[in-house]
Order: sequence, then C-alpha cells, then structure tokens
Amino acid sequence: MSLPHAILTALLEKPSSGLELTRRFDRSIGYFWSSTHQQIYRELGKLEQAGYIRALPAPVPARGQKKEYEVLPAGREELAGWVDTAEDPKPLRSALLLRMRAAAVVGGRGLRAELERHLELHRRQLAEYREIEVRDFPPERRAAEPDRLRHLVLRGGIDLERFWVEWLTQALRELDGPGTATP
Amino acid sequence: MSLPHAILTALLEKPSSGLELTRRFDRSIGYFWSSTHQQIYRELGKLEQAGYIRALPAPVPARGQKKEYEVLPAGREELAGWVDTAEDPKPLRSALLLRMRAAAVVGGRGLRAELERHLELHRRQLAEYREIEVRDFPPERRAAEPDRLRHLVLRGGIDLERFWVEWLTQALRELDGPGTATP
DNA sequence: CTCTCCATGTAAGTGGTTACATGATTTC
DNA sequence: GAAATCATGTAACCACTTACATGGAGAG
Repeated sequence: MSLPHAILTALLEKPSSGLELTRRFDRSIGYFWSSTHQQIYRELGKLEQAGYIRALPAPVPARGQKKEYEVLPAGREELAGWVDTAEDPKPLRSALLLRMRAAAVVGGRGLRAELERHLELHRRQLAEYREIEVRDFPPERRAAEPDRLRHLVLRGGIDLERFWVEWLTQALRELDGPGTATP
Repeated sequence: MSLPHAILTALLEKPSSGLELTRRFDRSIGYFWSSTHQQIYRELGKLEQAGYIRALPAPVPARGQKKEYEVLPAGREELAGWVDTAEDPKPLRSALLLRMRAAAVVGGRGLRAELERHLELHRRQLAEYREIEVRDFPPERRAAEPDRLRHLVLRGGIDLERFWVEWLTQALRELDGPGTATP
C-alpha cells in the first residue's frame, strides 16, 4: 500500500491537481514509485473519502475543471505512521535475468542485442539522474535535514543505475569471452 | 507475461510436479522471479491447455495425486521466441526509498532502525548467493555455454545485493554525519 | 484412528495496466 | 468553428496475494 503514501508525500511537498501530480510523478517521485494518471485519480478519490486530503474550494466545480488538493492533519498523521512501519524488501523480479536463464536452456541469438539495448537505456537514465543531482544538490547546500534525505534517495537511484551499467558491460564482455559464443 | 516462461524454463531443466516446481522456485529461479504454489498450479493448467506442456501419464489420476509435467515441442518454441523478445526494464519500485522521501517531509524517528534491518536482510541474502556460487560454480567449470549464462545470472543477483549493502551502509553513515540526527 | 505432512487445487481481493469517454480551454 | 490540448474520469482486464478447501499416505 505505497501509492497513497507517495501521493500524500507529493501533496505535502506542494498541493496540486491530479494532472500536476501525474507530471511530478513522471519526473521525480515516479523514479522510485511510478504511476499513471488513472491510478492517481482513483487514489485521490479514496484519500478524499478517507478524510486524508481535501479539494480546495474551486470557483466552478465541474467535470474537466481543475481540482487542487491539500493534505489534512489526519493525512499527515497517517503518513508519519507509515514511515515508521517495518516492511521487508520485495524480492527481485527481472525479466532480463529470467531471459538469460532461459537462454541457457533454449539458446538465445537475440540476447546480445537486448543486453546492449538495456545498457543504453540505463546509461541514459544514469545521465538524467546526474543532471538532476548537479541541478538540485550543489555542494554548498548539504546541511539541511530534508535535503540530506532527498539527496540520499537520489543517490540510491544513481547507484542502482550505475550497478546495471557495470553489470551489463561486464556481462557483454564475458559473453564474447574465452569460448566465444554466437557466430 | 514472464511467469509461464519461467515455468517452461524450469520444466525444461527438469520435468517436475507442481510442488517440486514450487520448491525449486523457492531456492533457484525464484531468486529473480518468485512465485507461490497457487500461481504455479494455475499457470500449469493454462500451459497444458495451450499445448505447451503435458502431464506424464500417471498410474492413478486423481485429486491429491502427484502429477509430473514435461515441455512439448510447441512449448520449447514459445520459450525460444520469448527469449528473443525486446522488453524495456520495469521502472524501479522501492517502498524504502519512498519512505525516506516521506521522512524528509514528516520526519522519521524509526527510519534508522528500518535501514539497519534492511541492511541485515541484504547481508544475509548476499551470503546465501555466495554459498550457491562456490557450490555450483567452482573455478574449473567455466567453459560450458549454459553454465556461463547461469553463472552470469547469479552474479547479477550477487552484485545487486552488494549494491544494497553498500548503499545502506553509506546511507546510515551519512545519517549521523555532520549535522548528526536522532539522539 | 487420529494427526501430520504431502499434494493439488478454489475463491476473493488488491494493485496496476490499457483502452476508452468526455468536458473545458486555447489556438488558428 | 475546427483542431489540438488540458483535465478528469470509467471500465475491463491481468498478475499477484491471501485465505481457505480437500484428498491421500504414512506415523504413532
């Protein structure tokens, strides 16, 4: 049950409408908890009904009309409680690793290309994160507590991408190693 | 749609019953594509109906009776086709990173303990993988193609766990860094 | 003859994805 | 006033999870 808490966090950082939330998910929170506008609207409805958030009074409440939400005290409490909750990490699920294992059994002529494609994707993601880092966390502002935590989270994303880039590079090198595979 | 292909791979490695599959998922394939027996039985039914696998003739076909499955040629083809399929990596979803981001907004007194708990869990997983590595991939058998690929997959799991261990260690150190937080 | 374990399932619920619907606002 | 875009939704589906059901075989 993480999506509602992701939304509460985003709304506490800044009250927003559904579409604004969607965009912010696309380029910030979504980097470690992605979502679509459909899911977000549905969840906003639930959160409002639960009394965790409320829609700011709008001049013309109607369909297709922008609706801004803000977090209520109950919502903040709910989020604070969730933060201190223990939850085991979800076991890894990687279709790429599974494909490699399958290739060990039935052979895989296209696997190499797929590894290269993933390598490129992870390289790009890594570059994007690094841009964000130099933009949002320049060396001077390392003191403030909220920024320290947000920076740690970003470093997590960066290090993860770096891990994939390194592993894929290594894997490709070993694929045409000693025995040399595909003709 | 990876589970059916995970099952096909496992069955090609060795024909098995549903429960045997479940156990093998628990200590091998499940390391990168976990599943439960309920899901596996359901999927076995679908795969059989699709003509990808068949139940080996049993002496007494009845409920509660062991049923062994093997992969049919159509199943092998299906799997070979899937291996050469392109599929983008799923975006990361980490409740722990989300919790850190939330803690930057509402504060988190219990977060430190949770980081330590995760660190311990990842340490244990890493140790388990390493045992498997020395047991299943001793230095001498590095030539054969199927083993090379399977070893690469295992290295992926190992490196990923090592990433988490390192990142969590780093994060904990920075949490009581210059500013020093929780008493 | 009961208890436990092996083995195969059924059913309900949840979270996420994909496809589609519809009203409002701006642009040409 | 037609087209594009902003904005909010509905509906159907799918994979996965959790809880429960049932039957057979061996141990005491």
